[in-house]
Amino acid sequence: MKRNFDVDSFVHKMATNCKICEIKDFKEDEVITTFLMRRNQFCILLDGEAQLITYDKDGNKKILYYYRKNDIFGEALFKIYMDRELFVLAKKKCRILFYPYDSAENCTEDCLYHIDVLRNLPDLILHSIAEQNFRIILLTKKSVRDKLLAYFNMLSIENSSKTFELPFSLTDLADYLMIERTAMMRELKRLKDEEIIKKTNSQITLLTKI
Amino acid sequence: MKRNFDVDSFVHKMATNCKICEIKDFKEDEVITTFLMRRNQFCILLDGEAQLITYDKDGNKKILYYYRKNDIFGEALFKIYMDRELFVLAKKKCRILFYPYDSAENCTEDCLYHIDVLRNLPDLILHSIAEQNFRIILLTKKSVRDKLLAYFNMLSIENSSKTFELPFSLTDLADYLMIERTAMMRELKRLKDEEIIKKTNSQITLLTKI
DNA sequence: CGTTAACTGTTGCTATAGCAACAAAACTGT
DNA sequence: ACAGTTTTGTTGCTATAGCAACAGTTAACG
Repeated sequence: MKRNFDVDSFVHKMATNCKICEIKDFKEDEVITTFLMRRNQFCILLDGEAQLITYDKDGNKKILYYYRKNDIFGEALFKIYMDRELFVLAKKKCRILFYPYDSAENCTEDCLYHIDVLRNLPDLILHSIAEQNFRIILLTKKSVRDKLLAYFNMLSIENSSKTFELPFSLTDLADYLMIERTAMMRELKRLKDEEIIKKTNSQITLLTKI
Repeated sequence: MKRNFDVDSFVHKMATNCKICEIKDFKEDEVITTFLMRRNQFCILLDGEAQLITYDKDGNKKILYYYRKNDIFGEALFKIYMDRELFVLAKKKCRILFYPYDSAENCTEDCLYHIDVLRNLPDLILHSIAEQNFRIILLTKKSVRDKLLAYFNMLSIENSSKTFELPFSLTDLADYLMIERTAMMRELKRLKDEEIIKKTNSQITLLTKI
């Protein structure tokens, strides 16, 4: 979506002027936040990469989300009765802005920055929703093939080119699309054999109109 | 999530005082909006039921979302390059509030209601995100059984009771969970046989701790 | 620079989900 | 009240995805 305000200057203003916000740094593999208790805050990923992790009933680690720059997350965005513990893990060094939601609600005329934050926040959130909606559309595709092609198609449009780099490793891609890695490899092979895609390392080229 | 403001009074204020908003009524099966062009508006469902529809590559109708009272939708919440046409269809008589997003952005001190709207909108949006996150968690469950049990578990907690009514018909439930109806029926039968659930008409009782 | 760890790639087997086709029951409207 | 439509329920067949087990390749690191 079009983001008609400068996110960087927005988060900077918010961080330097806003009394209720806090910025923290995290090392790789550190836990940024857990969703066990309701803290009524949300978090904005200023820099780095993080994942929302849970464990399924067999104890296997499951990656629910990949968070990147300007992504927003936090327990305020989840239903309270999630069946398993959710937590956000830094995948790389991260800088996080913590925004206490309730304090922002109580903002008065005195705090000009909260007004500004409230004015701009929807844009940030809307961007996340758009990402999420796209993810849901991917997840609702029936087959491994449909998921791969829908994802490649998005990347192709985003890069304005039939050729593009995968932003994930193949292992992570399988996690993101919630498909089994070896089933995905098998399907990639078929797509290559049928000359629907070309793949050299992490570079994909779409050969046919989808 | 806790909604710490009165949604009804909020939308009423917005609708009666805000010059840029519009309220329209729709009959069953009428198209409320299409997502083909970017209108920079979003829509709030004040009353009724609606569905976000698309068609898959085989021409089968696919229900991506069920919208209920206070749900928010609109093309602003989607990436522009959705591969297929999306449109919102009234499932029952609907009353919709259209909120032009860009005009709201240009809100000035003169328009007190826009300030108020901007202050409250995140709450409305956050509620939708929570619903969406829950849906994603459902969709990431591997098996039909896991999806059903996770959904039933949510309903059980929401109703504070092991016994609850299904808010959907079984056909719609299968659509919502994005599973094949007959596969779902088969699994429901197994769950009954294994005495994990009890089912009489649209009433479900969970018999074991999940 | 050599060892370990992570990622990529392949395959056979099996459980599962999806499809087609159908029957019975429960709502519709006239 | 009865004809038509939608929903529920059942089953056999088949395509597909997921699992296990493994080998080769690349990246990471002391």
